[in-house]
Amino acid sequence: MHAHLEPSAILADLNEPQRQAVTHGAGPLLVLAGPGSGKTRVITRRAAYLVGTGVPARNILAITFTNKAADEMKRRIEGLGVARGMWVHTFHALGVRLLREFGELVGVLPGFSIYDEADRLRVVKEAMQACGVRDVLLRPEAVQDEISNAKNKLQSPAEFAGWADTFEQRAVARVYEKYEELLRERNGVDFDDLLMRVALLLRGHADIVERLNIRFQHVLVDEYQDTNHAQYLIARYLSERHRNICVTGDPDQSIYGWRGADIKNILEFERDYPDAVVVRLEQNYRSTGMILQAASALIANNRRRKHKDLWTENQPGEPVYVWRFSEGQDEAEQIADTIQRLHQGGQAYSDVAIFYRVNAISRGLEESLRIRGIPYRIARGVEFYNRKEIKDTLGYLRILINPADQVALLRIINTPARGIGKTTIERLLATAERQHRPLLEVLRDRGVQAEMKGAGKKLAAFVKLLDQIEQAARGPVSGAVSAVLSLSGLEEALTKEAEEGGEDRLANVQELVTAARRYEEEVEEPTLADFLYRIALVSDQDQVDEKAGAVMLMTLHAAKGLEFPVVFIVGLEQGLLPHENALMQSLDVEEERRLCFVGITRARQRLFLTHARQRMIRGVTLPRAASQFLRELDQSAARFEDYSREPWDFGGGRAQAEEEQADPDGFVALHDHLPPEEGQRPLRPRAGGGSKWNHQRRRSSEFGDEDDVRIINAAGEALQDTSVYADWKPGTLVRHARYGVGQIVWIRPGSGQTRAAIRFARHGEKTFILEMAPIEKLQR
DNA sequence: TGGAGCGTAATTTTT
DNA sequence: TTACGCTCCA
Repeated sequence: MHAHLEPSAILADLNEPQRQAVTHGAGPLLVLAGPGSGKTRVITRRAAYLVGTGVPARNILAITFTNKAADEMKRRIEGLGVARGMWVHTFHALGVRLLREFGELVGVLPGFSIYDEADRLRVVKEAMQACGVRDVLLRPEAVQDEISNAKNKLQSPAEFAGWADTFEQRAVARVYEKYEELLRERNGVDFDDLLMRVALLLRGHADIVERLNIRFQHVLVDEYQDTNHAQYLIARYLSERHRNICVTGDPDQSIYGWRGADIKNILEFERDYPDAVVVRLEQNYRSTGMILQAASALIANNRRRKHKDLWTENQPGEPVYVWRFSEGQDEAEQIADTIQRLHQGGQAYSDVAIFYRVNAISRGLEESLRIRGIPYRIARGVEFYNRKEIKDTLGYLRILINPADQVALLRIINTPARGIGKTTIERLLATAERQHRPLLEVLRDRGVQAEMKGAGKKLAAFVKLLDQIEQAARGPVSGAVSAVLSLSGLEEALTKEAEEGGEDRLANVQELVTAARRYEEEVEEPTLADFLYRIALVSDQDQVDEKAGAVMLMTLHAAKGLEFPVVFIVGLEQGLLPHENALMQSLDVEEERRLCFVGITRARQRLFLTHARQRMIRGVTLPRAASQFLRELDQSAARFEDYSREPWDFGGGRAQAEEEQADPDGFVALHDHLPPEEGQRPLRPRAGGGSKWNHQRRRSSEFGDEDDVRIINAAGEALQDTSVYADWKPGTLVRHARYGVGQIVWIRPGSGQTRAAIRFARHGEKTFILEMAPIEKLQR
């Protein structure tokens, strides 16, 4: 039936499976796309192809996870000559759109505010307080996680309460109920609501599902491996009738399980849709043979996956470099040196990326890069919108759209300082609570103002200010932002601050005005509400700008979907990657492995995996073992090089040669010889260079690597006898203020810092510094 | 009322 | 290390 289609640009240069996916007609389609296999190309071509076969663009819905991916897809589809009008959204943006249309059916009123992570935590704390749940008992963050998980599963507070069997869970259930009540009062939704409410809407309203099914004849979902239950349901409902659902993804790149993403969704797609056509994209166009080989070998260690045979016609290229260092600083220095050398050899800075598991690692790297004058950028876009001054400004705007938004109101009521203090605010809150009226209404109440004497005058002035802003904000969005800045006094306060030589936070808020202008130009019908929604949905990943002319630093999570000619992954150490929290449950190690796999497969030509034998994190230096993932790589695709100094001969330990031979990880100790770099100077050896650390004697308590542990323990036992922890031994029962009763797994004394690992029934094993942690020994 | 300074506590990834 | 919350002081 597509005979009239010319083999146009749409089908040009596609390989066979790609072609098959693009030209698939009606019915469910699963595209299992390995890294670098041209997945985005397939999706965009498929969308264009569908339009070519007569499907109106506006009847196609494409769903992505990040705004960046959505924008990219739009751009490319338009580049293929397809008219605008296709629905290309993130799940969350789609949620906003549908809730603005149908939200009232699920208790979301027009003008609703989106509560971000920080806002929502405030509300959780408030709910905990209202329920009398003390935050020393249950961390607000943990409660928030539980609520989030419940929402992902569409569990209402009542349903959650039904499940709860422990004391803590019942407490969470109460908080959850209160939390929902507070959000409802304020007409606020959190990120999870954007999905959950839509899923509930679709579940409860067959007529709406029907309407939307007519609207969306084809549904395409990208990164399907990252969908959670709510997203799964949304995709399902939206394609219920026509069953034209095309999902693309890769189980091996599922890295958001901790946030509720369910890898089962993609693994069991064929069970959900028995007639699904499955296409595997296994040819990799991105990486060298060696890199791909290492990645394949690593991921083969996972059980929960769908087998794929990744292959490439690319050159084998250089081996994957695995570098070992004595400590984190060395690692950072050598990486910076290497980047500098690569740059001198003609490699653009923007060709290089450094990935790490946790943000905390970036500091040392930044330092080393800065010293050398190497430009770098950190992918942390949310940061901008999370700045205090930005959130303050947005607070004023949020109130305009949603007068019930109490979080925003409390934020701005005394920012900048206008003499409305804690006591006044507390009285207002009490009144609002007692009379069941919105805070803003109470604030506007002349009677209330009169009661408050001096403070009341200030309240009246504040109310007047809000009215003025409202007047001024009737015009264009950027005008509204400027009006807030000038009228509220924020501008004045920030100017003063800037003049006094502080951080230039004025520039940041001015940037917000620029962002508003840009928004006005981009969108056909700009509105303040829509502008705020967009800002609320900005994420880290959206801010990754590969063309910035700078080395990119980012977490492994943020790296998904990107590619770079040169990639460094740092901190490949047990406890860091895989992360220690994941090591507690063996299933999570698979996700850590996938995370590593994602990082590795971002590299096109050169890949460096590094680890240090000890690393300082949060001011504490700890010994670190090499990551198990380094052992799981295809060893023939890797080259192990040891740059660490004086390999562990302290106190007349083993000879160096012995150490080399005994090295279980197969590292080559580097003394004078260095890794080959085509046409370039070899690396400078750090070892013989009289580095500043060479002569520094480390305290033995900082070590703990295998054999060294014995030495420390011997020293430790002597120390232990006299310490308060003398009778704390493995097996001893203790109580932690938060985690409850646990049992000591191991205990290791040090100078003023006794470390111990304690296993808890419900929280797994955790390591503490006993002197610092709220831990007591159980009597008897 | 507001700010500074202190002590304390804990530490992942973020649409 | 750092961030937050609390108290105390101006």
